[in-house]
Amino acid sequence: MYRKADLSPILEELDATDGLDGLQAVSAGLRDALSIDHIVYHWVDSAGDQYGCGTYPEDWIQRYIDKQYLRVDPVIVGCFQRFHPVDWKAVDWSGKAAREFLTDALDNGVGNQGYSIPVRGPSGQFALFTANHNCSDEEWSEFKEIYGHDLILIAHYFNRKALDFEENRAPQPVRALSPREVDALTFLALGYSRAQVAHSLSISEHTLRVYIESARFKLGALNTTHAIAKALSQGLIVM
Amino acid sequence: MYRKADLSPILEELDATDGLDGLQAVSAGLRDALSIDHIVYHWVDSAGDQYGCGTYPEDWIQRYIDKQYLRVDPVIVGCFQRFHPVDWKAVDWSGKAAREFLTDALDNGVGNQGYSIPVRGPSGQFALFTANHNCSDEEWSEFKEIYGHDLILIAHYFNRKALDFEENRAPQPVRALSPREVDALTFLALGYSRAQVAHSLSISEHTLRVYIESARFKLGALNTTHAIAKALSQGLIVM
DNA sequence: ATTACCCTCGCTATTTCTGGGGAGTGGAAA
DNA sequence: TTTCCACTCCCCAGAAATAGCGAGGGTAAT
Repeated sequence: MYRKADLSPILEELDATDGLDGLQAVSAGLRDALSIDHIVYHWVDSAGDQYGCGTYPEDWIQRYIDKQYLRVDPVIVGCFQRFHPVDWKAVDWSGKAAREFLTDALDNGVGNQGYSIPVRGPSGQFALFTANHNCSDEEWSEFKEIYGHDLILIAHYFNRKALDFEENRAPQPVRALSPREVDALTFLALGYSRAQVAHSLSISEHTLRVYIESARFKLGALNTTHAIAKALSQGLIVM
Repeated sequence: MYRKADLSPILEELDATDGLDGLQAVSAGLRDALSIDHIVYHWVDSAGDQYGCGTYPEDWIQRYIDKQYLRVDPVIVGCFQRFHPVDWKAVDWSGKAAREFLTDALDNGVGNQGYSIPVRGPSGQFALFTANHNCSDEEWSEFKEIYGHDLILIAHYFNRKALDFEENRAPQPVRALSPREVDALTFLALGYSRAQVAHSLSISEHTLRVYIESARFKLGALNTTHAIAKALSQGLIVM
């Protein structure tokens, strides 16, 4: 039924492109090459800002943002817990909000079938590359069978380009945490009290406090919990 | 100079395999197919436990663990901040510990050239798929040119298999957080004080405390900071 | 209809954290 | 050589979080 399209020109275009506008153009080309309804790349950074590119109707994108669907969308929620590609049929659509979201999406030009490839970035970014189409389950299986590998590769390219863009957009002025600061925050993240951390690091609690404060300052955090949350979501510490 | 090998049997084998032992076997097959020295898959979970598979000598693996090279290895450190493939030449080898590590690695059968593809998992896992070889820069560039795409795809398969293994190994008994608990932890992670969070959620501070406590309990956390760190690194809340 | 979980509110005492000071050493970079 | 930064130690007062108790209404599933 399907015949596999040659995607190498798309890959080359993707290689040569730059910025979100370029990715937008590639999305459209890819959609046409694959003969499906939509290709969407959606990106959420650690600050909760989202942007992306793709072929969804403007109306729907605006609606998605306005209604804060990010917090509802079961594809986002589901993918956030995984790291392999997810078919939309496989995510949890139970729950009132999710079903309402689905209805709204279908009413706004989104196809009923979807295949999303998630990626997590080093600073808490989260991106989703999605192929979307309106068709039967059988057709969709066939599509995935044929293009599954290519989609993974293309998603990878999108991520790379988007990250380059992100790095240019917001060059991180974060000064790295010192080793002791990392130690301190790490132990705190593990649930130790200041007294326990100080003991574990064999330093006085006062000294420990200096580290915590300086880490808080460097991270621009309002309090210790905030500092740890920031450090964690930016990959500066690991639990 | 190189001629591209047909990797489809490897992909099929990879598809059919199961568990770490299977991946180990595939690694060896892949190494042979690619005519390079080593293929290694290395996995670190949120608890800091590491395991993996590949063709590195046993001695070196043991040494890596014993000497806690995980915290020193510039490839790990570098990849942790990125999300696209990284050539070993591109990571930061300045610093005494890093140089000593390199010397030790080369002495233990590790090739001088490497290409590593990082992936972050939903629960703070971090995995690295690495191709390693001993050759000149020119040869290595050629290798990457030819097999770069395939490596990305294969890395993806490894990740998928490893995650399946991980999920079987440690089935998550976590009960989901309730919406209010998510709200509470999210605001706390953003640095708000309890009073501010209570006000933002339009509930009394006492009620808020109940949420925090029950979230703490569900997450098996020692204190609020711990709960937030766990929730964040398990992807239960987003900043 | 019972069970279970979610949401909401209350009190008190104790422990812990935060913010404001100041001071000295050593190492690495400019 | 100077300058910056990481690392270490100290005091105190006020603010915030924690532990322990208890209570009632709503909704959804069994």
